Amino acid sequence: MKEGPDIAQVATLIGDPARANMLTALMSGKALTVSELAQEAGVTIQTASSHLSKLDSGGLLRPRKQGRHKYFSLASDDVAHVLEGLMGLAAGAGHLRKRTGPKDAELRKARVCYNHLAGDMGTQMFDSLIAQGHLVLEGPDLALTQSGLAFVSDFEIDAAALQQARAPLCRECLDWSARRSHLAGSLGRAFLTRFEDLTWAKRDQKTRIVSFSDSGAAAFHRLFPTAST
Amino acid sequence: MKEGPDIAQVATLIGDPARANMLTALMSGKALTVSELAQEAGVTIQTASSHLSKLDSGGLLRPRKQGRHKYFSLASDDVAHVLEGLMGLAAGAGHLRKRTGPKDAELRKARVCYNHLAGDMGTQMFDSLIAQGHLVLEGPDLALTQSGLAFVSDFEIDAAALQQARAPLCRECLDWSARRSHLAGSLGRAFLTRFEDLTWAKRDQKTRIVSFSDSGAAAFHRLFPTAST
DNA sequence: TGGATGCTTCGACTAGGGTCGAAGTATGAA
DNA sequence: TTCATACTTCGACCCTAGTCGAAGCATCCA
Repeated sequence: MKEGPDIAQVATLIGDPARANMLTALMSGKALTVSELAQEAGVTIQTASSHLSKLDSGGLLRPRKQGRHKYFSLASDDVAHVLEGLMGLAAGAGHLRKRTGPKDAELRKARVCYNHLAGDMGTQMFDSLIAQGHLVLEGPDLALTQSGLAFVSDFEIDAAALQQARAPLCRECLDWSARRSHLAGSLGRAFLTRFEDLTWAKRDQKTRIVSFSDSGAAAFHRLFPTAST
Repeated sequence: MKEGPDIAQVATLIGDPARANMLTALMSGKALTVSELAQEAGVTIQTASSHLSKLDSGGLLRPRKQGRHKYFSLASDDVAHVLEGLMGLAAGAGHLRKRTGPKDAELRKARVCYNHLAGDMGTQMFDSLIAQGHLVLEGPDLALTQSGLAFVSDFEIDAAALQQARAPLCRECLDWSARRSHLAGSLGRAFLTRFEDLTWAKRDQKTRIVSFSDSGAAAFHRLFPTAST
């Protein structure tokens, strides 16, 4: 009767408000401790501990012990991907947000999606890389072209080193706000880190908003021009 | 505190076993009645009715009344996309299926994913279309090239008519089994329909398995060759 | 009009799971 | 060793939400 894997179990895990808050908090890409996640979710530490062990055994999280602290992060990009998808459904359908605060616009413009850049600026970067021929869809995956490799190393990102790692270099990730792809994977991560190093942008840990400075935004648009710009 | 849309509500909807079964059943792409979905989920009609109204108001379903029947189908490709993603998480992580029957292999080979072809053969078709230059990643979306247009009309699919419709023509969809993209969107749908018309393949409504005949599979591989084949 | 079918609504029952207090374990610092 | 911090486990409470029987609409057929 049942075919395919059991959706319900995973969905139930995400379905609890406290757990959903924790997962959303982890979308920032930062690893957080039990206490921090408890506060994020608005529950006591005991409750949080129980939730986290469930999420962990459900395979959604990756725990790491460091001294007497226990850090949790999302298990993989796939998890982040599904969470973004759920956000898209929640945003689009039904109860489409009661509170449309000023934060919302900023979130749509640029935010962190599990360590890489999402939002309008994320999709712009992605589009521009494709348009410039630095990135191509090669079979199932995204691949960096020769020119892309040069482009990236010009930007002082060591793509060769990234390629050594087992994690995929390039990956697509679908925005819930823009409904378009942006760049994920280790390269996507490297770009965001580089933006921060160059002080083009900095991220707010609490809200996932990435705010670009004026000069940073200008440099960004120079680097990733679009047809319309 | 909370940023972005509310994941938990949507996830809770999917999280109930009965509802998850219904949604999984609808992944076949067929519209089903309340009674059929009740049977699929293993609950009474009253219970099913209650579940379906929740799924509906959650924006996951699209209801249509026809006489005294009420048909439900998934609201959009996005919903199917998220469901596939959840299947991927459920398959990969934690309790990775107790029952690995013979059906499983067939499901991985070729199955219906909300009206289009998924599984190994789905990704093969996608890869081949890309490799032959019929399909390209154009900015955020997939686009059919000139040669692709010719290819498609050779196959007696009226792409022009499909393009008139508001639904996107080409779209990517990520397999939970192969973890690779396959073709969704109205074109993906048209392909599968055409395979059925040509009696290359037929789909089992209960299990989502798509079974190709020997000659059908041969024709398929002729039409969508791969580098390895 | 009467009866059958398909679905919805109402009400009551029940179980599963989220919640926190209190006690227990592990790690680090003095 | 002793105390403090970070987390886990246990136990009990409570409440939401899934479940079905019974009754109520709506639609179709004869």
